[in-house]
Amino acid sequence: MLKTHNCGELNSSDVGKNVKLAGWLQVRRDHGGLIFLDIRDRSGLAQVTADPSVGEAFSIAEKVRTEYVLQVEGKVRPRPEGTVNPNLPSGEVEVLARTITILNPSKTVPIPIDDEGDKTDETIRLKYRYLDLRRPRLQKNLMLRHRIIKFMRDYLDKAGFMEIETPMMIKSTPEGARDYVVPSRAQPGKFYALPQSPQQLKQLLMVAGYEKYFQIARCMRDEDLRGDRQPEFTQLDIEMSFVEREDVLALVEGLITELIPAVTPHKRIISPFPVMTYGEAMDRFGSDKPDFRFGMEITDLTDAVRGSELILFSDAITAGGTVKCIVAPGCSHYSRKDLDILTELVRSAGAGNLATLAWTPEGMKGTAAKKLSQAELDRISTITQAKEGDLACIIADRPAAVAKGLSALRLEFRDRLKLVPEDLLAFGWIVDFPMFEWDEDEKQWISMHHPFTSPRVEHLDKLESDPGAVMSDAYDLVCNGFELASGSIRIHDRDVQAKIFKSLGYNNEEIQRRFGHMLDAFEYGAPPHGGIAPGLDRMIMLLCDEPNIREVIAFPKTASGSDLMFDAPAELEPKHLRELHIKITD
RNA sequence: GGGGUCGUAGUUCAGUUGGUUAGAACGCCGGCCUGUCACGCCGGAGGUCGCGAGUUCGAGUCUCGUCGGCCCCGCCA
Repeated sequence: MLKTHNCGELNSSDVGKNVKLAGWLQVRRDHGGLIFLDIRDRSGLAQVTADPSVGEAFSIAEKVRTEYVLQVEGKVRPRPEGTVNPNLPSGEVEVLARTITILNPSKTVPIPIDDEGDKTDETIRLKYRYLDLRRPRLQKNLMLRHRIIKFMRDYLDKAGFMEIETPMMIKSTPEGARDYVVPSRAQPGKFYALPQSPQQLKQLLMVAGYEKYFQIARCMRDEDLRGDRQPEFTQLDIEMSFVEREDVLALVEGLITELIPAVTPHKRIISPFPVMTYGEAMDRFGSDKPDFRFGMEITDLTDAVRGSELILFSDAITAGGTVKCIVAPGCSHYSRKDLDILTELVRSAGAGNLATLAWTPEGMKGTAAKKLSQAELDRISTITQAKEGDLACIIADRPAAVAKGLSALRLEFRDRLKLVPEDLLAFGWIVDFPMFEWDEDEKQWISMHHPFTSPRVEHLDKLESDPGAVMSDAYDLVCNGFELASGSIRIHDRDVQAKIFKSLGYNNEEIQRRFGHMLDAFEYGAPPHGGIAPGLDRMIMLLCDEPNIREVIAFPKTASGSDLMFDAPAELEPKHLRELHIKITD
């Protein structure tokens, strides 16, 4: 080894030892007759002192520059009285250099890497990701990521699970996200698809009798990206045989409840995790992934304003819509400009106009105040429990649009009013999802979760008569407004599975061609089974207090799916394309 | 696919109603300095104002297009 000690771990117990350090030059402080070098490795910093009276180290120390890779050999000594640096774990000691070897010089780095990186344009950070990753923030994030995944592997191993790898090159499935595809050279005109998740494979492992499976699984989906969505991402993929919903929830809840204190002891969780139905979540929070860290719940004003002279409300109700609101405490003073921003937010969420009511010392103000009767205003005050200083934001529209708009407003007020404690992780379960949702474009029912999700047995008879009323055995884990995991009890009965495919609009021929392998497998003793798949990037993002998942992924892609370091995706050589039997047409 | 926003020195930014040689801080380079740790002091270099058209006597500034980053809607079984 070129080093005997880690920089950040040097301390007074090493005084007197001859040590070799190797690392990067973080900063050089040249006092003319004395030079200090801060040497950094993965463990942290150590101060090296070059004195002209000691060896030939000094002449090298005059030449070295930031980010040079150096090897330093010398003796550890306590720092002189009054020069101890209490901000540095190794701050009580320094290494008096006898020799300094330049292992590799460095050009001046294009971005500062001795800060958090939050001031630097992300384009350049991603182009020079190997430098960006040198900063302690990202090293800390990736280290925590490692510990989290290590904990999960150990926990599941102890619980009797086995990790099994599944192929990356499989077959395109018609439903769900767009697939990334890989052309076959050996079979012209045919393509593999990269897995959106190992869903079918893990179910087939249950048929194969493995009972408890997990995998740290990479998933690929060719859809547009967000701060919490990358084209490839990592799931803790889990599947179990002979389980019911509560067994899966208990496993994941136990895992997380032990994980958090082990890896991020400064974080608080609420135990046990609250369980809420999809319907209740939509009613109270307007979202299927509510942020449970604060209240500001939605109240229903539909009955209170039925037949109102305010046509914005009465028209919406007549058209089958609802009138609902949230109350923002202490926001009655909001200016026209503030309200314009909120209105625009609601509009971009796809809801109709925002109406407001403000409880001010001078009485009721706001866009809805004039046209509402005193009786209506009284009823609204009672229902919402609003008091002086409060601002009610009211939306009248189709139920889905109202939910969308109020949910967006609720999160906006969360951030504006700083309503959430930073150390709280508010996990919760959302259960009892509808089996299907209506696709207006395709004019057909589509799976809300995925087509292998089991309907609730008591709803089986409504599959054909009333698909919209069928509930599924699906469940989501949410935390702080993010969907962190999604899972379900699966179908293991061939005939039920075939019925679901039919409900989704497939004919027998299509079912056999696309899903024949699943139906066949279910005919050979498929056990009852279910599973779940927590999204690791999002979970790690929350545990690292990062605002997006790019900060917890070593080499992430941009919102347009580019890798700015590799400059991927890129064109292929014509020869390469010919081999793959591919012609570019536009 | 749609909307918003940003792009000026290596980095972060300023740049007035369109008008002289486009500035600052940090970083970088050189000099001085034996206890600094955001070392200090003195000096210096460094610019395709993302790119391309257009308007104008004159464009960093205005218009159009285009490329790229970020955020949001759609999308993400």
